[in-house]
Amino acid sequence: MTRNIPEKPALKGLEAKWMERWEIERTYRFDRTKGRSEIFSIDTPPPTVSGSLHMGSVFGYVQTDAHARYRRMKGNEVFYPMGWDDNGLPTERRVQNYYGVRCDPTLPYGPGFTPPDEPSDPPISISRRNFIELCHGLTAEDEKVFEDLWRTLGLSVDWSQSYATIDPHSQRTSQKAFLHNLARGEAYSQEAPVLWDIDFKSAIAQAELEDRERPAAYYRVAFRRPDGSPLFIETTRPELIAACVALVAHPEDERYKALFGTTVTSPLFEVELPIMSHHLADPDKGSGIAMICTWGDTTDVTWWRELDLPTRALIQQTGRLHQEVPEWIDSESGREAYRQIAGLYANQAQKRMEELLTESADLDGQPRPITHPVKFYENGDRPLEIVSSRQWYIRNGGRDQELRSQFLKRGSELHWVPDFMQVRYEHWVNGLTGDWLISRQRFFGVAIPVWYPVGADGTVDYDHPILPDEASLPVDPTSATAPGYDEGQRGQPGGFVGDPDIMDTWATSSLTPQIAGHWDDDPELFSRVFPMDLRPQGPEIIRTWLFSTIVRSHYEHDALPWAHTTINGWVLDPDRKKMSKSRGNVITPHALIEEHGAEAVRYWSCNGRPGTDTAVDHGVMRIGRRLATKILNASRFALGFAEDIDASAISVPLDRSMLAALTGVVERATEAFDAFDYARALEIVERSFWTWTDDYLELVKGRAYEGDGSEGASAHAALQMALGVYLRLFAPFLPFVTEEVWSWWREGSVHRAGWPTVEELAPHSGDPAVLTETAAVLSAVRKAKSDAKVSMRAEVDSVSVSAGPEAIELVRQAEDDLKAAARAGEVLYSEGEFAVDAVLSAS
RNA sequence: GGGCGUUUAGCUCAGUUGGCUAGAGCACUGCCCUUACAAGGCAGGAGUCGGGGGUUCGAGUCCCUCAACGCCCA
Repeated sequence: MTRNIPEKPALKGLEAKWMERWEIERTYRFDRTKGRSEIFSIDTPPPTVSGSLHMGSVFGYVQTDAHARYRRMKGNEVFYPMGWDDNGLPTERRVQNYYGVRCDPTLPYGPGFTPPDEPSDPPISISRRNFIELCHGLTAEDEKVFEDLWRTLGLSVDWSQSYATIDPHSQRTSQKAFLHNLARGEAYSQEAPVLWDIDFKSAIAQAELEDRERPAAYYRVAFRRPDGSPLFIETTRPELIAACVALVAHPEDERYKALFGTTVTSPLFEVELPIMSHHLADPDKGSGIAMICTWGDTTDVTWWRELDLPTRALIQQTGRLHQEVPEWIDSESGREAYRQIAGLYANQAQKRMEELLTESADLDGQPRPITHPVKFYENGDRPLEIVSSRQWYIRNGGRDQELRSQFLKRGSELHWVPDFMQVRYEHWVNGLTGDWLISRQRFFGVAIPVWYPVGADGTVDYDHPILPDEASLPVDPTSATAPGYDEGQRGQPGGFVGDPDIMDTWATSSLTPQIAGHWDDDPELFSRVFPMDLRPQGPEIIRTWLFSTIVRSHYEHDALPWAHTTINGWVLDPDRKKMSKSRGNVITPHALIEEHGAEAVRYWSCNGRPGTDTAVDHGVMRIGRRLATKILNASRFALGFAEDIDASAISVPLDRSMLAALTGVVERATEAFDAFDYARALEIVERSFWTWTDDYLELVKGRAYEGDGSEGASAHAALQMALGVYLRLFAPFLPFVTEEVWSWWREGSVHRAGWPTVEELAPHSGDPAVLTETAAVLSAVRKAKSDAKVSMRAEVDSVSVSAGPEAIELVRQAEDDLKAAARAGEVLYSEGEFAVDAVLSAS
């Protein structure tokens, strides 16, 4: 091939040029005719498109891309699709804020609705269907922005394989898997206490919780024993006294042992309550005896369940106390007391209760302020309440020790990089306290695909759901008619109702291997890519995405979803602080790419060790850019002499020595990549490359320019062979610049060229020490010139080398090149400790 | 309160099973327009490896302990 080397090679424009060419030439298109053993499949994280683009994603995705590129060059057909996680609450919130709208499912569809240009305030109420249309529209725009970023970064994704978790295929996959779970008894619905966000009006799963320290106060309240004597409890939630079902103390607590089995009556409401014992009651907390309500916190739920107590739910899904006086309050004075707090929000009821208890003299002293952890939805603003509600669950081992140990075993079968991340998985699985709650009372998501029969008396029979035919998926039971019924029977006695809920986003994204691999509609493809080889992801979603994906795969395929998982580190700001909007220290990928170029951002990403938190570092990015420039310039030199020369021309010991060193580099870089350590591979290659340009290129320069016959040909052939290897070694990290240089003198894409091997270099390799010894002498001569403050081009009369006999023999083999590079008239040798003395010519 | 990780040069980080005088880049200092590269090159100075204790012929590396920082969970 004729070489086409630019006079002044530059980085400018390379990224845009190759981004486009790769798409046109389908460089990264997946070839599905390849067999399973040839395929390397990657279950790529589908980013949440309703969130903003952040450096954490860039960091992790580039690291994965480097590995994908390595595998592709190694000869694997890489299955590398990209998905978008767009269903669920984050999108709803974004649509609400972006347009100033809110969904009111009772409104009829407005066909001509267009959202306002500016967010409306107050929000406009729109129908569910209009709301969902807006969600689809906005996510489509967001996905475009994400795709542009990934392309700019040079991710070698096959864009023809993309999916979105809200698209019909994902919905079908999600509903089908759910129906399978249901048929096997792995999914079930149950009326139970759930953590409930009163603002979002939805149940919240354990994985979405976080604790926040909040101020509160202990109220010391008197309950009355049958003889009228007071028994004091301390509570932070006096508004729940009306929901009290028992008092509880530790079984070994001498103060209360005698009272177990007796009763008390509650203040104001005069409800008779048993005193019980349970080991979770903390003798050191408050007065050592606590009231159990349904339900003030998760411990209440445990006590309620384990002590088999009645349900006296007080707080409704709106966050307000029941309007009607509960039937368990018998006395007229008790009923009157309840009317004082009926219909109030919990915090209002608390204030009123303080007044009422003070009036009745049941409050002992002043409330004692404390701060304590309170459970919040991670995206919520008000504390969660616990309400009774019917929800769907998937069994995850949280209530079943045998199942839990199966999931722990799955975790240990998975190969973790870095390995210590496995501990986080184990802690999460061991800490589960209940099954996985998958239903959400929201709108933009995958519908729970069931209907329920309505009895002649109008009651809904939740225990016998009506299921759709799989061929009809995806279905929305709120608009589709239940099989065997007419739409007119919806909500009628003897008819049916559709389940109004949707699934949590993780209930769908836990199926990304099945979605991307087309489990549902392309079993042949699925058999070639599943179980996948690699799951790369961030550390914060081990408990959600990683775990739930293992759960679904375990149930559906009795297998791990992937063989390996790589967990990337966290990205910190330049001061090693976590980036967050509230701190105002967020650095966007676009700004960095604009400033340093995509290749430099890739270089920085690949410098972050697997699983290691890494600070945004402009200095490292500048080095990446400099490296890319260096590759262009060194390539121009290495290719500047002749057309392709056969490798058999490589005969000079220095050339063979350089190739021997390169053999070791190939070996070690390959080992590092096989261990998923892209950072180590980059370090090895980069170190070697700088030595190559600093030492070998300087030593060989004279012979390359002047050398005639076989010696010159050896230099030219060695240079191009080494360059061909370096370009391929750098290709996973710096895909643009390596592709550019490759195009100067080679056909096809460097990214489809074979990964360099020891075998291709070995026949042309000699003794690596020739180069290292000669380079050491050259370096000493440079130092002499530097000390003498003369140009590196200054002439040297003679160079005296003192060294061991073996080293002298090695340097002699490269003496002509050394003389040329050092501009030395002669080289003199003597045996002894290593020392170099250069006698500079008098100028 | 528990778990995991980190702590090595002024800064950002390597240092793989314990083994030559602890490395790199940035920054700093000095020199050099050299036909690949001056947005470059060459050379140089700089570290009690977080503190303390222990194992060992030998510890940045293994063990114990303390501390600081980060993350996850309670």
